[in-house]
Amino acid sequence: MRMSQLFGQTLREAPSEAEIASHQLLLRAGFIRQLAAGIFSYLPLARRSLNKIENILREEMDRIGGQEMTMPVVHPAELWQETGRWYRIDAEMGRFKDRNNRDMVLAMTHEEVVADLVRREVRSYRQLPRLIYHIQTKFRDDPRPRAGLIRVREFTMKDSYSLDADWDGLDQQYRQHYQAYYNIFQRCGLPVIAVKSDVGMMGGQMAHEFMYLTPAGEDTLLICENCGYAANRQIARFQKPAAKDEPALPLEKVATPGAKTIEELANFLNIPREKTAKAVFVMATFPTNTTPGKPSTAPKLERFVFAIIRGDMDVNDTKLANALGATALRPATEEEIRAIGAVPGYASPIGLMGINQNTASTRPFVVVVDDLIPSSPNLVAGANLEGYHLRNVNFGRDYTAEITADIAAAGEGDACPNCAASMRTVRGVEVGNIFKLGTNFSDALGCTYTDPDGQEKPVIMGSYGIGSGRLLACVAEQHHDEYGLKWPITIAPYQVHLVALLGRSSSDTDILANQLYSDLVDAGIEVLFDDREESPGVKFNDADLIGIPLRLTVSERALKQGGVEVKRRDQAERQIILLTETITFVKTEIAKMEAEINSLVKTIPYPD
RNA sequence: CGGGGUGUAGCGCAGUCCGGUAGCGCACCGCGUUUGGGACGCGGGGGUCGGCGGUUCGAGUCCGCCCGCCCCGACCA
Repeated sequence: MRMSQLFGQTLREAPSEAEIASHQLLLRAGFIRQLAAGIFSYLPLARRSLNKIENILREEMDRIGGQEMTMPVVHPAELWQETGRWYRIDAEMGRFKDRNNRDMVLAMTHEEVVADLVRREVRSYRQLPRLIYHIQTKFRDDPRPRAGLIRVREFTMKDSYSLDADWDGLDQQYRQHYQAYYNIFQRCGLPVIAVKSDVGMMGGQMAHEFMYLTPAGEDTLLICENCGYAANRQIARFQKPAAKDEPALPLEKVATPGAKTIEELANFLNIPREKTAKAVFVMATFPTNTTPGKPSTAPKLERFVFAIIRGDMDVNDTKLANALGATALRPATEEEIRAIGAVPGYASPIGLMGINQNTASTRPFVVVVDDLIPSSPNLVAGANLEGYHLRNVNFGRDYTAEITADIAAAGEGDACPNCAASMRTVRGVEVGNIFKLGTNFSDALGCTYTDPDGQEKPVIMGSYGIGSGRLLACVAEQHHDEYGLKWPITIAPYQVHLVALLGRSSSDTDILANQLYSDLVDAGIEVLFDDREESPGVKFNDADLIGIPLRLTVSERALKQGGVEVKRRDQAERQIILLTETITFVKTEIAKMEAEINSLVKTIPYPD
């Protein structure tokens, strides 16, 4: 490609809206342009890199038996109504009506379409297992796109779907993806770690996220450097400090004027925070019963939740929602809190409406306690009376709960659940995920097959995603310096950046550079040829900015020294090679760089 | 959705407080010089100052409403 013909140009200064390196550099180097919040055009340079990423995705998917296909971006609403997500998902789903006034959906993901295909195509266990995948555009109207290509609204994703007759088959395909994903990221030059993650609204049995660790990330992870435990904060476990065992003392009301927070309470009574019980109030939304084919129009089912955790800890919303089986949580309003007879700031599980009957079903609320509470005696809790607390509150004796579960948020310094070493928090970007869906979608959409015994059984599914644009941005984030991008050879838009410096008597170098360009192209090498009439400074700076791995310079000076100058973008050294040996040298150098990356691809043990 | 910021030429910005003919750098076009790390000279083009409404003889500037974009939080199959 001649740079004089390239669509798109470099920018000397980055638009002020870009803050992180990958966003600034991809804009400046002419890879991407923003059309609206979280919606981008990918210019030719980016398109070439994305093609390479997508081909790596294809190779690794094909290697584990994947079959590529394409599924639509526009779906009829009926399909999403069948699984209930039409109702459960709010404004994040792009919806419109077609000319016949039918409700339509912009694909956020493709489980519905896969399941619909499966129920039409799959009849017999003989048709299983299968692995299908596609690389397709999706749209999620995210409330807050950010960080350039890291979090966007319109994006392209490789998503694969495994179809199995039994759980062992699912497990096998899941493990194969686990390794294939490591291969993919390593081949793209991106270091990642796999962490267990929340299964969220997808239900299912198990999920891993592949995280690229960077301060620009938006997810928080807890990692143990001692034993390797790593988990998304949403589900991270930790060893809770055991409370001192002591005999239960009698309840005692104590005046605590103005002490509405745990901090104030602990200071006022001069006790450590772990001797207090913190009350947290949320409204939880529960799924309404949706019968397949019969869209539910029932209003959302909401219940008040009274969660209790020790004062030295915080509630983890995801853990709490999972313990409840709720689909969403929101903070309760002060009116809602008072409506169940609790006093904000002095709330207590003791003496609430209905609590003494201990008939959970008649209570207008659910009580959840963290699993550390039953073994933490003599805590200070609210008295449900403005200005008063209760000393020596004991779970079991003074109150009970419907649910006892781990609902505590892990944080920096908490003890590793496996080895008790102090854990660290790091930020990361989720670049891929793998998900054991199980039979959720099969059940909702009626995907069944007949097994060898003639029994009808649900197809067992898994889904596995990698966003190609996000991956591109993360590689840019990982591989750059103050001058620009530094693409790994495997996904660089071109392999060689040929710079022609025309000099005073331009004809010689001009002819030589053009000849070299066509020789390289004829040799099958991907070349970006800077044939523009620009000064050397401009050309070198643009080459550094665009970040193609190998730079060749044809100039009077280099010719006088005997040939062409070669420089790797990721190294400072330059050398002169004979013009006649350029093609061979370049091929060798490319092979060397490819080998460097491919040597990183190795088998990762699957953690059981 | 809450909090903060911002919107003036393709990009970066000044001008807004204190109303009076819209500027600078880069980029772009033409001519000439220059050619190993973002050259120089001369000449040139490009603006509904985010939008609508109001105040005023007069609004980029003051007032009101709305919109876009960015950051933090909430959210995130």
